Order: sequence, then structure tokens, then C-alpha cells
Amino acid sequence: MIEILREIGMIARALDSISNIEFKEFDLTKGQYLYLVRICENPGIIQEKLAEMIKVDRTTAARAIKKLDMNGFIEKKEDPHNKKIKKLFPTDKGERVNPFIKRENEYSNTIALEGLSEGEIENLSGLLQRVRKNIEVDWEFVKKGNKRNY
Amino acid sequence: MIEILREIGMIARALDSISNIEFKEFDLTKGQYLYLVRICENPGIIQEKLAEMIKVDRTTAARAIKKLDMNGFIEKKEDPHNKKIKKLFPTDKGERVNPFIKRENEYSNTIALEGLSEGEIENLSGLLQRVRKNIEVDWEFVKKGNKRNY
DNA sequence: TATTTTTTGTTGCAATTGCAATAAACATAC
DNA sequence: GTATGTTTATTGCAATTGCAACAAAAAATA
Repeated sequence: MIEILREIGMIARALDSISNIEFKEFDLTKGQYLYLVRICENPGIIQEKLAEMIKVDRTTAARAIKKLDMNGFIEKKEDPHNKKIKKLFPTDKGERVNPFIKRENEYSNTIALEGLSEGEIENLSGLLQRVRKNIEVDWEFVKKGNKRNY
Repeated sequence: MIEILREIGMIARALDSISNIEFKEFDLTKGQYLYLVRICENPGIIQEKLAEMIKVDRTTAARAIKKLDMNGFIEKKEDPHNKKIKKLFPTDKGERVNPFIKRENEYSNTIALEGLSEGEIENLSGLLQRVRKNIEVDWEFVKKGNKRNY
């Protein structure tokens, strides 16, 4: 059986580790860059959706976002039509840091794909999307307390 | 620019999250399964190499392994020729749990690859290995305190 | 309309995580 | 053979992480 889980785990941990080290320069602590870029790209998104998007626990997202708020990278705005939700927006400070995150991510992406042809990259990207869609079904299933049968 | 970092991050977090939830049944806490399977496959491996293999911080590996030892899943043995290193071996208890970890991982792998043809799977696997080799160079570089230039 | 269920958010723990700093054993160089 | 550097392991912090448990608003159902 061909195994892809380990390769994916290794790549993800290595990339995350690199990013976390490099973003300390901007006073972003572990994992925060994940949330900030997505809030910049999806202004007004709520915390619950962000957690689903990133695939982290809801409470982990809650605390990361709280800290981004306290440190002035983002702000939470109440919705006039829905008292339950808090929409997330980048502040000026957040918008200023965002390009550096994007540049770092693009650089890591370039390094990761070194030696791959344009066709191979497109192929890899498409396959990964399919894998992600497959696995997110189970993730939500298990996260909700259900038990997989195997 | 085609982006693969996010897909890989999402897949890795989802898979890790699922595994951590499922392995609580065996009293394995967060991340420990990563170390145990590899010690079973590479009996006698030392902690430093294991950290490199998994791509986590040396001190994180040290503590995960310490706990696996304390909980009786593995044991550390001194080397008669080298007083510095401690070789890692699974205990009987560790060997008994290992098949369950492998079965879970195989199941997740199957789910992840659902809908992909044999050829696509081989292709994906090969591409991921190349990506991993690319990125581990930078990981070791940055981990050692060097600064990437971009 | 009233009741129940789902969505969204928070906080209390108890654990993992990882950067610094330390120490000891080994390896290399002179 | 000593000095210097590298490998390997550990511990002190300070932070993130995530399961439980809770609360309140909204949506769905009866």
C-alpha cells in the first residue's frame, strides 16, 4: 500500500516550523499567521468558519484570534442583524504585516516545488485538493464525536 | 502562482486531529503515535534522528519519548560503545498497540486516496517525496538558526 | 407561539510545544 | 594529547493546544 500520510505530515510540520520561526520577527506567535492571512482575504469571516477552513479546534481558533485582536492585528465587529456572531477584520497593522506573510509563503511554495514542471505542479495541486476534500469529511465526522468504523 | 502549502496544511491538521482523537482509546496522548510507530519500525533509533525524521523540535521529541517511556510503551537502552546516546526500543505493550496505529493510519490513507486511480496515487506519492526533500533542506537550515534570503 | 436543536462564542484545566540554556560525551584539528 | 567543535540529551519557562463544560442567540420543528 502506497503511503502518503507521512510525507504530508513531514512537509506540513517542516513548513509550519519554518514559518513560525520567520514570523517571530513580526511579533506573530505560533500559528497566528494562518488566521491573519485568511482574515485579510475574507474580511468579515467569523471565527467558526475560520476554524473549519484551517482545520483546527474551535477553541484553539478562538484563542489565536483573541490574541491577534489583543495585539492589534485584527478587530472583531458585531453584526447588527445577528448578535451571536463577531465578524473579523484586519486592522491597518494587520494589513501591513500581511504582505510579508504572503511573500514568505510564496517563497516556501517556490522552494517546495523546485524541480517540478508546470504540468507536475498543476497535477499535484489537483490531486491534493481531492485528497483534502476526502479527508475533511472524516475530520468533521470525528470532530463531532462520531466513531469511524474500520 | 499555484499554491500547495495550504492544502498540505489542511490535510495534515485534519489527519493528525483524527488520529489524536482515535488514539486516546489506547492512552496515547497528542502526537505520541508518530514516535511509537517509527520506533517499532526502527528499533534502536536514537531520539535525535527520530526528531529529524518526524520533523519536530528536538526538545519536543525528547518529552514525547520520555512520556512513552514512563507509560511503558518504549524503553531506552544505553549503548556500551557510546555513553552519549540512548537507543529506543518498543516494549511488549508498545508492540501490542502498534498494529492498531498502523490499521488506523492505513484506513485514513485509504479514505484520503478515495477516487484516485492507482496511477494517480503513485504519481502523487512520487511528487510528495520530491516536495519533502526540497523543503527539509530549508527546515534544517532555518532550524540551525540560519536566515533564508527572499 | 412554544419547544427543541443547532450555531457561535467563551473559559477552566491539563497537557503538549518549542526557544534558551545547560551539560556531558564524542569527534576533529592542531 | 590537549583544545575546540559537534552531537546528544535534559530542564526551565512561557506559550499554544484542545477536550469539557458552559452560555446565549438563532434556527428549526412541533
